[in-house]
Amino acid sequence: MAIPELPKGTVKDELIQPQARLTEDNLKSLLRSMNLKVTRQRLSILKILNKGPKKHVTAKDVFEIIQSKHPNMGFATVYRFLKKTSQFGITSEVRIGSAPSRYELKTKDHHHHIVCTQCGKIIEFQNDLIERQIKKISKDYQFLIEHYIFELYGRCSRSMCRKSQE
Amino acid sequence: MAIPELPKGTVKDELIQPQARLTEDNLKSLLRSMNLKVTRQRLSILKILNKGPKKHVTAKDVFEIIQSKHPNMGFATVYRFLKKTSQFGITSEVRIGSAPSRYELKTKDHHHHIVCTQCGKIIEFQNDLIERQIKKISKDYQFLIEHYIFELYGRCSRSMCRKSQE
DNA sequence: TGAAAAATGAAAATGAATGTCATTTTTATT
DNA sequence: AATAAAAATGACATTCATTTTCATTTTTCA
Repeated sequence: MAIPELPKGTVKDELIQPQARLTEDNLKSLLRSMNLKVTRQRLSILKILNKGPKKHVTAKDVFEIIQSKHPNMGFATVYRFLKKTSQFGITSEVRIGSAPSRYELKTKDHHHHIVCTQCGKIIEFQNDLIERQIKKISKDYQFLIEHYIFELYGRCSRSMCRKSQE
Repeated sequence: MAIPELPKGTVKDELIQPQARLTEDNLKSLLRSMNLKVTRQRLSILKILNKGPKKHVTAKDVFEIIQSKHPNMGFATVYRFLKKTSQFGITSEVRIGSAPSRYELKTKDHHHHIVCTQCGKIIEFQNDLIERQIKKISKDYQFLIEHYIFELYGRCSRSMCRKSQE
């Protein structure tokens, strides 16, 4: 199996807030902790992630929201930066079917996603048991776990999503 | 969001083998159970999924392997058919990062990976508790789980992998 | 303030995946 | 086996998210 691309660094824990309501200063600290320069563009993107209209946004979403404020921001900037945030672990990237990647700020309460492969609906959930199990696995295999992915894919209960299923 | 077109049926459970070592007749039955015609091309693709060199293959992988035998197979055929297999549930489609979709024949044993971010070592493990928890989540949220990703990333116990830990 | 490094915007390039359609193959039925 | 209808294929075009390139601008810090 090919080794998936790994994040180049990680972010200090205290910068990841439970409620994703960060101040401008918090956002700047976040950028500095990633060794990235503080720019208007990056702050705008972080603000949208932090308290934008949707929780899971695509690069296009972000780009369109920003158009009003910064009409000449390039979309490559959005793509570039969103990718960086996920490499540094401050966002999670969620991919559904062949739809574009969606990003969300990571919060301290670690949650996971169930994604409906038919209609794209996303449900977030938490599960302490799994959290505890990961601690155990970490001990058993002597791994210092830095991050993990736990995503479930399936069909939600809507009947249109269950068609063709006997 | 556009709803993907749904497959007309699903595949009988007994055709999904624990060891993914199916005979040519098994493969033909698989195709018939999907209401698809038996063609040279599809059999070739299934054979690669069944006992090809890699467990998780991309459409491109399949296409390249087949080149030697069927130099003028079109790659659209590969894409079309792989997508069908995952719609019918005989393969799982796995997407990691921004890499192309990978397909693997579904088997009955499910395992996970722990990846060392320093040396790349991969450990496979199974965990019944997590398996059971997934069943519970499936019930709680009324999702028919088709597949899931559970991957842990961290540092393995080797001292060289623990260095440079701030 | 100024120089070096980093980031940006614009546009082109890439690449996976899908759509189209004329031709070929499969399969059910004589 | 021959045949006709339906399905599948191959070649090619197209789409569209994402990445790359590169000249210009911005940030940072001495």
